Amino acid sequence: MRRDVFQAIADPKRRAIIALIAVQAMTPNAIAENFNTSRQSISKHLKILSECDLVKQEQQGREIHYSLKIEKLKEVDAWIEQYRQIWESRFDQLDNVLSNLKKDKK
Amino acid sequence: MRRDVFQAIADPKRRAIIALIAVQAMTPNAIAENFNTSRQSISKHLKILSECDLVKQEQQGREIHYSLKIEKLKEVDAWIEQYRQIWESRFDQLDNVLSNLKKDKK
DNA sequence: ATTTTACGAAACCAAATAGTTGCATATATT
DNA sequence: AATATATGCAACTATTTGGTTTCGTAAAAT
Repeated sequence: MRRDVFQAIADPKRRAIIALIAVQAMTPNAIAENFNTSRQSISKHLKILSECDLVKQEQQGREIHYSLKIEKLKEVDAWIEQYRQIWESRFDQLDNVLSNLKKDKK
Repeated sequence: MRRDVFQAIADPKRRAIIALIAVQAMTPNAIAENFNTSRQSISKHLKILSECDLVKQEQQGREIHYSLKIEKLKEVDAWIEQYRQIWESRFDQLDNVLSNLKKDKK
C-alpha cells in the first residue's frame, strides 16, 4: 500500500478535508456535515491522511479532533520547487529576450 | 474517470517520468529504458499524463517525442501556495516570539 | 518486397480504492 | 442503570488502477 503525501492529496475529497482542518481541528462528524457523505467515508479518508502523517488527533472525551500537520505539505512544496525554478528561469530567458530587443531598438 | 494534475502526480513512476521529460523530450522507449518496466506500461502512464494535459507530443517519423507541459504544474503550485502562506505566517509568529524573548532579555 | 522497429489500442488480471452496512466500544446524558 | 452519541473496525461491493500480453499499423532498414 502506497502511502505518501502525493497519494494523500490525489483525492479531491481529501483535499477538501485538508482545507477544512487546516483552519481548525474538527471531529469526523463535523467534517462529514460539510459534505454529503457518510461519517464512515470521512473516517476512512482520515485514516489514509493519518497513515500519510498528514493529520494529528487529539482525543477529548468521546470526541476525536483532527487537525492538519501542515509541515507535511512542505514535501509537496519541495517537489514543485524544482519545476518552479525551471519555469521561472524560462521566464527570465524571455525577459532577457525582451530586454535585448529593447537594447537593439535604441 | 478523474483526470487532474493531482491524480497525475500521485504515482511515483509518473513523477519520475515527469522529471525525465522536463529536461528533454523523449520517446516512450527511451523513457522505458530508464526504468525496469515495459514500454506499454510507460505508454499507459503517458496516456494518463496526456489526458491530464501534462505532456505534449511531437511526431518525428515513427517516433513520438513526449515533453512536459510545465505550466500545468503551476496548478499544484497554486494549491500549495495557500498552505505555504499558513506555515510562513506561523513561522513569523514564532519569529515574533523569539524576538520578543530577546527584547525581554535586554 | 520483406523484415524490423516504434508505437497505440484492446483485452485481460490482480491489487487498491471509495464507499456502504453492520458491528463493538467508550463516553455522555437521562 | 439505561439510553444516546462519537467513533473505529471489519466485511462486502463496485470501480479504478497499474501492469502484462497480444494485436494492428505505420515508418525505417535490409
